[in-house]
Amino acid sequence: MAQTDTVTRILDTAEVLFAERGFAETSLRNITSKAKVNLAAVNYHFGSKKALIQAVFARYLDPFTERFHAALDDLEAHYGDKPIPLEVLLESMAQTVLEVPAERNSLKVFMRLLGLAYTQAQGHLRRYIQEHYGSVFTRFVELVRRATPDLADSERFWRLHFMLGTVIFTLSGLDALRDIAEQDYGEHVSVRDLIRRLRPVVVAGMNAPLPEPPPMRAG
Amino acid sequence: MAQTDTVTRILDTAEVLFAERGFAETSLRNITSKAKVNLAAVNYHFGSKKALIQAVFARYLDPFTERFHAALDDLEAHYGDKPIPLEVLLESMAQTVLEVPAERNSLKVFMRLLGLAYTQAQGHLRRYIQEHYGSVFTRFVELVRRATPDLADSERFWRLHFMLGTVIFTLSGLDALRDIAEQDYGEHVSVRDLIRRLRPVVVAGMNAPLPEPPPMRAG
DNA sequence: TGTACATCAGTGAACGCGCGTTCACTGATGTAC
DNA sequence: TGTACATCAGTGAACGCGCGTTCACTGATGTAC
Repeated sequence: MAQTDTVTRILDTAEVLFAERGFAETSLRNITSKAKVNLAAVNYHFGSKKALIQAVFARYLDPFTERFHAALDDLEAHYGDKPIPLEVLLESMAQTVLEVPAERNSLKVFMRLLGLAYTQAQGHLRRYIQEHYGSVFTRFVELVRRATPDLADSERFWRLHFMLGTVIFTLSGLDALRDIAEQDYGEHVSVRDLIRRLRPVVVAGMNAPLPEPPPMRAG
Repeated sequence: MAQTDTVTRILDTAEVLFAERGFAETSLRNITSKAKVNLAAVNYHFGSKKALIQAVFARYLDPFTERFHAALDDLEAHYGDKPIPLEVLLESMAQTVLEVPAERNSLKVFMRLLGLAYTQAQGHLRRYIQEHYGSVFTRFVELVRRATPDLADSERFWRLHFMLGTVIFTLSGLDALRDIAEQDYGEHVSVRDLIRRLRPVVVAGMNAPLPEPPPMRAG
């Protein structure tokens, strides 16, 4: 069995199991037995379970950041000094998210992984993602800043995270919600359907009226 | 040591540790040593770790559902046959959420737990919550239906979950986000601040324009 | 009032189990001379 | 072309560890007569 084969089998199996059950609930024995490779192969090729988790993310995030940077380059070239409209920025991000895993046929897995990265402890993972992929997020935020000049910096910060919450939460809990929706409304929704439904909600959320100011505090 | 004392110490400690690290990452030994009770006491009083997790949720959700039902009773009495406006319904829910743990001084913990319930596998917990607290959610959804007659049922379903995602995701990941916000904008936000900021975003999201219809499929 | 018994919160030690990791080893392939 | 050696993917078995749970036991309190 060639190296690439074993490494790929481990990654393919690990991402599915991690997405289904989370990191702590997936053992190396689960992974290696399903992938039909030797238990010791994970530590041989990756060094540790933590490093395997990071490698699973890198396989999605490396192409994602590359393409997203390229898409933003295109937009900046096209708009020159004018601010890129918010809708265009969001659309570009959505397209990139849809594009990347399309090759791997597992957008659902990608979204679940992003959700897990946010919600499961795994401090090492948060640090890894911040370190390797923080810059593309910073670039995106700066472009959003220019697209929404009327929002205070802190208000924009929070709204971006509100919307991130909407998207990651929805797409990462997709299976359970989809089951209910299908049962109650007889509608089968695809990820593309959901992104279509998310778009106006996210735009409206970002452009919502400003909150009323906080009540004065005595003293 | 009286029974109530031991049981309470276990619950108090467990909810904090679960909220900090998740369920799988918190062992009974972590809980009992920090609570200064005997390891076997958890199984003696609760029967199993799963039952302990459910008991932790029940201690929040029982008073929450009771108060929320009462609040909805009041609104229905006040509005009679007229639909209750969406803003009023959301405000009522927010107030109830703020009220319940106020007694326990741990809104943050409550939110983290809700987030974990959604995102960590724990099928038994999802079933337990659905079974014990599904009816108050159903009642709320029906009232939202009457407040938003222009939304198709399935569109409303999805938007409610989008907004649920926003709220739970934000409030359950609060600590990390708050650190960043404080560092970058020198602003310390309280949970009440965040709810104030969330309100217009959630309302705008629910009232967003309808999505463009899905593209026609060939064939 | 005194005694025998039942109840029950709490304890200390051990159980078997699955975990991530390690290690000595194999065997195929490539490289130097 | 042939031989000796290095490299490296992969293996099988074991390591120590922390886990949830169990069990025989203690000791305080309540109850029946």
